Amino acid sequence: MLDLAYIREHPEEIKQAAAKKRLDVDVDRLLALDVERRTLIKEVEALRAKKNAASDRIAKLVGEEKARAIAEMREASAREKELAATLKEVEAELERLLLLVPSPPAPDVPEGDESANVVIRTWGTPREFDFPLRDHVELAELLDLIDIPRGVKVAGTRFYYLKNEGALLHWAVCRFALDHLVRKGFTPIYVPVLVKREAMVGTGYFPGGEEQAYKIPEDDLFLVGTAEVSLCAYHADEILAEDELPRHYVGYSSCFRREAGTYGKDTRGIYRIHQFDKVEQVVICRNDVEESIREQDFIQENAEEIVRALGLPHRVVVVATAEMGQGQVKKYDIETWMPGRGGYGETHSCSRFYDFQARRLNLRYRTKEGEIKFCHTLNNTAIASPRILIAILENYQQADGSVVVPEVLRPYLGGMEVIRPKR
RNA sequence: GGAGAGAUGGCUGAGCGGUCGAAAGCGCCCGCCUCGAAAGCGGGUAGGCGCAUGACGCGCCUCUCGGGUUCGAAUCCCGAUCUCUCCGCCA
Repeated sequence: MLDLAYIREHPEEIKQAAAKKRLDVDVDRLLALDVERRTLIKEVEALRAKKNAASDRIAKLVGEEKARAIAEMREASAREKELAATLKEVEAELERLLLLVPSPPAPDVPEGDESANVVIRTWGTPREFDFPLRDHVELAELLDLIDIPRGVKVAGTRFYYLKNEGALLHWAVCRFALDHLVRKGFTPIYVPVLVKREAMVGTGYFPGGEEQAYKIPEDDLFLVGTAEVSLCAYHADEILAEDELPRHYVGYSSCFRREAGTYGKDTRGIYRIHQFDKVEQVVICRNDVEESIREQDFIQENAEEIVRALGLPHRVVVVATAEMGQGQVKKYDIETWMPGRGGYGETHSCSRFYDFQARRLNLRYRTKEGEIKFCHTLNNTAIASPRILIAILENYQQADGSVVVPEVLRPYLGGMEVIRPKR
């Protein structure tokens, strides 16, 4: 959500932002409602002021005089009630529109769709294989690490079981990423994966993303698609102290995504699935553009450290405007090399929001001078598994189908160096 | 899941339908005192919205939330939510 006063003063910028992000927002309608709202507020408040004054008088009056004053106020009160009801309607529609207004992308974000993404860094060189390459599905089958057919039998399409070293590897990468960030001073948090609508709206997933979220109607709860939701909402409706910022949180959660509208896309293997685990970085910092940029660079570097430590070739892209979320100001993706795809696949996503989420969440802080401001929020993946296992299995495979365990993960697998076929 | 109790400012806790945005205490901040500190004394200490913005400011709303009664509600009525206690169940 943006500051209404800012929208009022920069309508063209907002319209352009919507165009760049390929979003449809009726800015003119919003501005008209804004005017209407303030007009109504003035009228209602004038009536209330009059009423309040009369009310004080009535308390002291007696007899005839009192009866007459009461009769007058009855009318004023009725009129006020009418206006207040209209005001409420106007505010409801204004709020509805306000929730759709996008953040303008940063000036250095390329304009356009996915094809306009800009690769800013590449690390590592994809291996040349001197034997027939297996993709992760074949490797997992050979090594008995993933059971997709039974996942489908029990839970449906895009579900799976991880087993044996597959399961261990899954927990190993998560724990490795977690440990890495805790070492860097992040506060580890295990979070709710079912949240109220407010948390989904507060982080900007609703309205608009309802069809991507699993819903529990009986309790009016939603399964989160990322721990970002639970972590950002953690301090909702709070006023933090400036000297306790920035806050660095690393959350761990299962993530659930309906993947509606992706029928036939990425159907092989465990690339696109309904349930996975993710270690997520969330930063809450001061309302300062420079600080936000620094923090984004920081959490981006953290993610790259993790992928580098795993020895996986990857590249970093700046995501173009049309591929950005409504609230995002700038987004980096890490795409990791997946030999089976013969290309890079998205494994990490790092977003800067300024105060877009904080406004929706009513997440604020008090400056040393006593001023109250909205915080800035940022988030980035640390590791998402099992998708990252695709890269690990495929990049580390050997001619006989065995897979070398990346060195940094070995301590989490009891020192295991190679995962070998079960005869 | 069943039964009961309760939700007031950062916290504790008063509050007759008008004089209550709200007593008192604690905490915190600023002064005085002191070599310094404690104690003591004095003062200050919620958020949102609208108008005005050179500054001081003025008005409206908020006593969990939503609705109702009333000229007027923290106080009365209804509903929701949450918390606590007891029972049952349970990883």
